[in-house]
Amino acid sequence: MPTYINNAICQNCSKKLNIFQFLTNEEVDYINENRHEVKFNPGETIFKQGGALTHVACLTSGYGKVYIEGIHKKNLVLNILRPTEMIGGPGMFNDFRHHYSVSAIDDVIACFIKVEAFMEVANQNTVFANELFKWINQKGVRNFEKLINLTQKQMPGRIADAMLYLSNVVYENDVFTVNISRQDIADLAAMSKESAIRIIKEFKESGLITCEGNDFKILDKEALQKISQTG
Amino acid sequence: MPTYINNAICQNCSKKLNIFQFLTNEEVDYINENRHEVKFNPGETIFKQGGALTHVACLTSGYGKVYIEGIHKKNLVLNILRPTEMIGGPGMFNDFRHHYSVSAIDDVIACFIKVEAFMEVANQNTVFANELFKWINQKGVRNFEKLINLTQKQMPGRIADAMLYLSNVVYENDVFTVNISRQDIADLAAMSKESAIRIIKEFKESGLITCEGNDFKILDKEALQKISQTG
DNA sequence: AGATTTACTTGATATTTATCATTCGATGTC
DNA sequence: GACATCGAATGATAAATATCAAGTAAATCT
Repeated sequence: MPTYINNAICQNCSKKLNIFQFLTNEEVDYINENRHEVKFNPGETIFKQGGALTHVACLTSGYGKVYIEGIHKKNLVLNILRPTEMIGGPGMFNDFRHHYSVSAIDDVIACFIKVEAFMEVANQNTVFANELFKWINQKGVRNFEKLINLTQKQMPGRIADAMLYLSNVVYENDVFTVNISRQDIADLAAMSKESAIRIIKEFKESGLITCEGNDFKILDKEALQKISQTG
Repeated sequence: MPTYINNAICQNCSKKLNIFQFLTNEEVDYINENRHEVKFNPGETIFKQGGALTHVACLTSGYGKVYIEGIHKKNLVLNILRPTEMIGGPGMFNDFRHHYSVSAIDDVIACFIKVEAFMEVANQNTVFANELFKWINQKGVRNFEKLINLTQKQMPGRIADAMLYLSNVVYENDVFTVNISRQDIADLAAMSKESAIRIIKEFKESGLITCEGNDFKILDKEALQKISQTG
């Protein structure tokens, strides 16, 4: 089975990824020349924390999991990726190593761009550079929020955040079927798997959500938002 | 008493702040024209979370406290600033608002640079832009570490981190007198003031540190590092 | 179909951490 | 000197959370 394919062109892709819309045609061509696609099976590692950052990647198909490998084999899930999202990381322009791991949740096709080409374009196109600054800083704001959410909220608030994140951002629907495990949800909310299951059960019993296996339904989003804000 | 002074020139300052060493003389002059200094009294607010990000600042004298104002009036201290450190924040190139507050710990002189001028220089000087990318991403890596340290370590590990941070980074000495309160140390380690005091007491009784009021001394750095790593 | 693995769930328990109330000690004020 | 104030420290208690152990259900393999 071939894992190396190349059936897409950047001109199509650039319409989806908003950061690339600021490139000239020549620059898009240049990116296209320094790019390749790879297919991943579920569970396979796309980026490995500590490894060399040689490429930036975009998910063109499937879901990915971005997580920090922490202490005592515990992971912290930073976010769940969907098409068409870019994966960069704070190693770029810096130590050129990955500071988180990314793995495929289901069948994934990812498009890899050589980091040298990416940076070259950023250096010659000011508008693109500014959008890149913006993108990086938006991630920074998210991480500040994550820092507060995970250190100052207790478990119900953190699970409410996870439910709202999955519903609003990842699956974009009040009814969704997760393709991640309970452990992943726990790692997203920085708690033990058992605690996550228990809080989900509480939410179910309070009529905030329904949950049968991997099928979730948000019944009372306002209440969840209130729990999220209260902590 | 005048709070507005202007007795320094960027040419001197730029030698200290490594990110500015990549500017041309003309660019340093341009920054100098778009810059002013302000004196702050202890406790005064330098940047206010939520406020407009109109300037980037550099501490030229005194200590500052960078903190996120979180939930239920709880703060999370991100770091303690010393001269000569720059304060930017993820609002730049983004929504141009401050995402943390900064206050003066003791008498502070801060140098403010108009953010438009700062960005203009970043847009015309690629080397400077790349250093700025690097600086922002280094902050990003720190925040990842903070995320792991605060969510996966328990209190002794977090206090060990705080002690090592104060000793190695802030006061750069194994013997140091803090100018921050116990509440600040607690906010640095994301726990209650009482818990922070208790762990410090334990460290004292175990012979890892001495602590009389605000005077600290690191006695066994290796043991602290071990506690920090173990969590 | 039976066996085996794996993820999920639940209950009991122990540990970690926060909260509340109080005291202590230093500092400053009248 | 008496008195208020503020940060620090301590003890008692309650709440939050993790761990451990066991059981269930679903999926996979032979």
